[in-house]
Amino acid sequence: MTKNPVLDRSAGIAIWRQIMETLKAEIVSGAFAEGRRLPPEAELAARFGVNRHTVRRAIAALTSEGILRADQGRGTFVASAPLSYPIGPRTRFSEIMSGQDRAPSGRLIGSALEEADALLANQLDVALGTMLIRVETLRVADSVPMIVATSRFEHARVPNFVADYAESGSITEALRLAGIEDYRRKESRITAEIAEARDAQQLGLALGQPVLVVESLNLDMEGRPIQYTRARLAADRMQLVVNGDK
Amino acid sequence: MTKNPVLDRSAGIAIWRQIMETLKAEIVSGAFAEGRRLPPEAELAARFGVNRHTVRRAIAALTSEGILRADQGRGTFVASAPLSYPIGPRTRFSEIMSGQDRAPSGRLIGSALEEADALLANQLDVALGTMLIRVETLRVADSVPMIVATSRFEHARVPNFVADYAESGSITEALRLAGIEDYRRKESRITAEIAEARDAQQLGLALGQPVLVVESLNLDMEGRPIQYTRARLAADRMQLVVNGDK
DNA sequence: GTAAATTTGTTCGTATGTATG
DNA sequence: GCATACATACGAACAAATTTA
Repeated sequence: MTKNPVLDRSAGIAIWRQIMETLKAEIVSGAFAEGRRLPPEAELAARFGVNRHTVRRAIAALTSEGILRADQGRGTFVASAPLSYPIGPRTRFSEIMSGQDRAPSGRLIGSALEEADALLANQLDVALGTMLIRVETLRVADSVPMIVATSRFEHARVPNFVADYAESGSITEALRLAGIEDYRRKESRITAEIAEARDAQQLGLALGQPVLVVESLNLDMEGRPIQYTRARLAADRMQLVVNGDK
Repeated sequence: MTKNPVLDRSAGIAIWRQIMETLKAEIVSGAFAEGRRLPPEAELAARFGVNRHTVRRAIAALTSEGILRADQGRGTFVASAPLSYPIGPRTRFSEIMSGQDRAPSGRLIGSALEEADALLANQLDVALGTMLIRVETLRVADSVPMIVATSRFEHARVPNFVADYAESGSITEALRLAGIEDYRRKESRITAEIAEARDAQQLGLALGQPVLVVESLNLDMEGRPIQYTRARLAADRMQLVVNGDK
């Protein structure tokens, strides 16, 4: 019989959500094929050692995500196919990292002026509250959304960035128009998170799916930070490849 | 001012936990260096738009994880260095991933013999059905579980691998005993997934949390594949860092 | 050196959400 | 649907330790 994952009652995560995640994991992993019936609520309640109300709430959440479908009197069924994991297009590491946009390809989906908070001031080496330009871009390959990226620049150094970028579609070109001839990346940091609602929508991901998060910092030729980028990659359709020969 | 990461009040995840994750991410990303003071509770409460109690609970959780330390009257400080695992040309990725275990530190949590399926046969360049040794290891840093890794070797080349590894705690040493003096990594592929139940348990992760998945292939000095590893990293407490020095 | 301002620690109470039966 | 128990979140204090003026 299935070993119940420990349900923690004071972990700050509601029990119904812990059950929801467990069921979702089992569906995605293929334990329940598409169209198959889920065990009855009473059985699930017994398995998890909780009240039937609680299981119902987990099922309701999965239903509203389109993963399950409940039919009156018949049962609850798996509506969506388990997500496949194609060995994605071999992405050039440098292109993603944010040296990106050597050639026009990114789509501008938003921009704004904002003040530097502690994190950004630290990364860009500017005073707290310095005006920054925030640029949101979406990267698509073969009409499939792949990457959502948020880049930030010191406003004073690239005052016309948004207009220049919108016209050229290239960060490199927009920086050149601001007098920054070239730049190099200092480092990239890679981690993973659950996609935020907005990113999930942009990337066409189901809620609760993970994204690779790549944070990178670019320096101008004098070694001063010029661009800080936080990119979110649809993890189910992409792999980062690090070659061993360098 | 900082734009609050959206705090979802009906997601089944307590607000204090969402704040905890946000703070942890900022610490790991290096916004707060080791030993530096965190903003006062009142300021954080204002930033997140919550009561001071709520922030305190998030801080308490991070304190109990050993990430923060609070001194009455002085402030709250970052106790542990942000965990980051550097990879790149200079630093040997293999030390982390599974070429890993230069020094004894990995714990053997399981091993088995199995036949090569299509994927493994392809990676290791052996015939379908060739006998392989599968080794499951757990890697811990400061008593915090960090990495679960599954490595596979062609059985014929390392017949006593499990015993040798169990004794030395070092993959490198176990390979040497099999006559493989040295090896190098060919490449590493990085993606992200939702942790499987067993991995989540091993890593002490809540259900539904993401893991970084790193697949790497090591070659012996003649360029033949010797080891294929699939490592799962607790994404909330680790970052891969790729340096940019060309 | 003392007083004031800061910052964490603690204790009430109240309201709402979650889970059970 | 309802009653109960517990966890979560907010608000207003006040206490204790430390830093600053």
